[in-house]
Amino acid sequence: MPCLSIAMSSALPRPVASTPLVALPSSTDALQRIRHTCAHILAMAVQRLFPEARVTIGPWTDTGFFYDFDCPTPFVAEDLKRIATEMRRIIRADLPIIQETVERESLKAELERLNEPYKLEILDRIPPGEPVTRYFIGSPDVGRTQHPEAEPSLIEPLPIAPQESWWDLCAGPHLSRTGEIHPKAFALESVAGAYWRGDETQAQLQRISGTAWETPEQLQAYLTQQEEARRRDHRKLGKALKLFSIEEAAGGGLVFWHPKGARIRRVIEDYWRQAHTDAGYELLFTPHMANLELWKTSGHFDFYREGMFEAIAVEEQAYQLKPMNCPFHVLTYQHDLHSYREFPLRWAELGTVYRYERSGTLHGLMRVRGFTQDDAHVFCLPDQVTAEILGVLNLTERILSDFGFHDYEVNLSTRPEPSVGSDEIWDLATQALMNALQIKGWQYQTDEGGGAFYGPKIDLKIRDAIGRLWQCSTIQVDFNLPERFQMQYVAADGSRQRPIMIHRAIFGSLERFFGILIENYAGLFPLWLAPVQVKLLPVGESQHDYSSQVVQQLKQLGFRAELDVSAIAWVK
RNA sequence: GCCGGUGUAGCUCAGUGGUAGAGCACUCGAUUCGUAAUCGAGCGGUCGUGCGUUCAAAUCGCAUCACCGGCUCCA
Repeated sequence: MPCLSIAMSSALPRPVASTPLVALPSSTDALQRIRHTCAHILAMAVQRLFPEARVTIGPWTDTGFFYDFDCPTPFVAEDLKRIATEMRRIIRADLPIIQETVERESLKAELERLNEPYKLEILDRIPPGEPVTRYFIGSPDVGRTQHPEAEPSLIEPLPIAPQESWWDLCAGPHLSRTGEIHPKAFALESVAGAYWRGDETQAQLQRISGTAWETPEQLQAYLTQQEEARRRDHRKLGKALKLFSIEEAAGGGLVFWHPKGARIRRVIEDYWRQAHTDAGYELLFTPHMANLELWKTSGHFDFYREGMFEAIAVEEQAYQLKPMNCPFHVLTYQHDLHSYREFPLRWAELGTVYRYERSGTLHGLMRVRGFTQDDAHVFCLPDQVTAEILGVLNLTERILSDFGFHDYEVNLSTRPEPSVGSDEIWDLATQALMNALQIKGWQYQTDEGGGAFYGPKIDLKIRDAIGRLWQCSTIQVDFNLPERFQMQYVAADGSRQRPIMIHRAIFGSLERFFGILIENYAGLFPLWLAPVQVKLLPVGESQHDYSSQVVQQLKQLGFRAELDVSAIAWVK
């Protein structure tokens, strides 16, 4: 298709972000202090307005801060406005913030008096011998002001008295006065549920989140960036551009690709197949379900059962909708006896898998229950691992850069506890991953103990047009499946040996990657991906027939062309 | 799954107990008008679903489904 190569020429203009984005400072010490202090001011404001609220934790985050409260009355959107107003009063009062190292027992008594059970729990967990500090907003001389219990709705913000004081058990650091925060450089963003200690069996708390910056300009830039992210939301664009839908009648997390979205998917898939054939892969197709025994053998049933759908009864046998493709590739491998001479075997499949995701976690194309992995497995010898991983890195780079992603963050995850396999083989695999990264010349961070139980891995996060990171590609060395399935090959000396298996995906999930593409390009796809590449607009009925002919010719040349007759209404 | 919110026309939304609305889109007609939004008419909804309260329910109650913001989870 000659026209396709024209369409893919890099000389063609690429869509750029329509809104120039202001560079925001990353998390500096000054910002951390601002945000941490904001969290305290938030908690003070909440307890002034809702004396029945109990405080828990309130850290800084990448863009701001949050504080979790245990409060019997649910906070609503209007409350956030009142709380923010109250926070500004505390800021404008320019109260001093004073650190104090305290004696454990007296603090404990005081927390008991204040009825702050969560803080007591935190205090109890501070290792003995470690100093315990608290931070006052206002003067420490008066202790913490207690506000009378009252109906929250009846409480008017009280004037901040000069002797007003509030404190929180906290390691810091903080600013030295509330007035160091610009009253127009923070904003409360949302209230949402959260669990005490992030554990769903523990008390359900209410989390108030906010954002805070050094200057109002930075806040504005951040809010503009948020606005830009909302504008690019793939759920919104997907609907507007008629790319895909999720049908309530069918169920959550199941994606319907409409004609225009399906055109893009086909371009992506065709490209992917070609790239993989070029890189020495064979393509497989495997079923969507299989006997549950297979998943017991693979270990998925034991380790990841909660992510699998319930089994389906088939004539007294239990069948399982596949949550992963790997066991199928292993079965394909085992159908024949393999020689070391065949290695490396590279088998790829666009395999659709189904995983049970809890209803509250579904999110457009980003988190679904049925999705297509661009999965592949490489079976090879120990001394081929480095070269194979390097090959995967090269292919990954080629593919991602063709989709406009040139900036990655790379993570190497090493052996966790517990895990399977000998130290020797872990060292070999980890070293192979590191060698490949070194030859490739990629900077990476090491996540000690972050690997899968069956082997170490490399993860790639791509940076999109507005600076967000998305984890897509993953390369994993696996010792578990070859062992569990007792995979073999015939070595040069005629003995039977265990092959090494590498799992890898470049897009990860085709659905999710499509969502990322929509957001990255803000719906303005480059020509080679665009669902409509050429649109003809005849201005009069007399040109209609000729225009149709031209559209037909363009289509025959491989262009995605359309006739737009809406202009014809003008001239009859 | 949990907490809070939302669900009304293809889209964006108004309508809090008394005969379902607007703008855009779409269809038809008029208008030859130079960068999205000319004028008129028309089409279009069992108000997410079910049960209940009531003389009367989009509106109140219960249940349920989906979506949104988070939590949790993510092989």
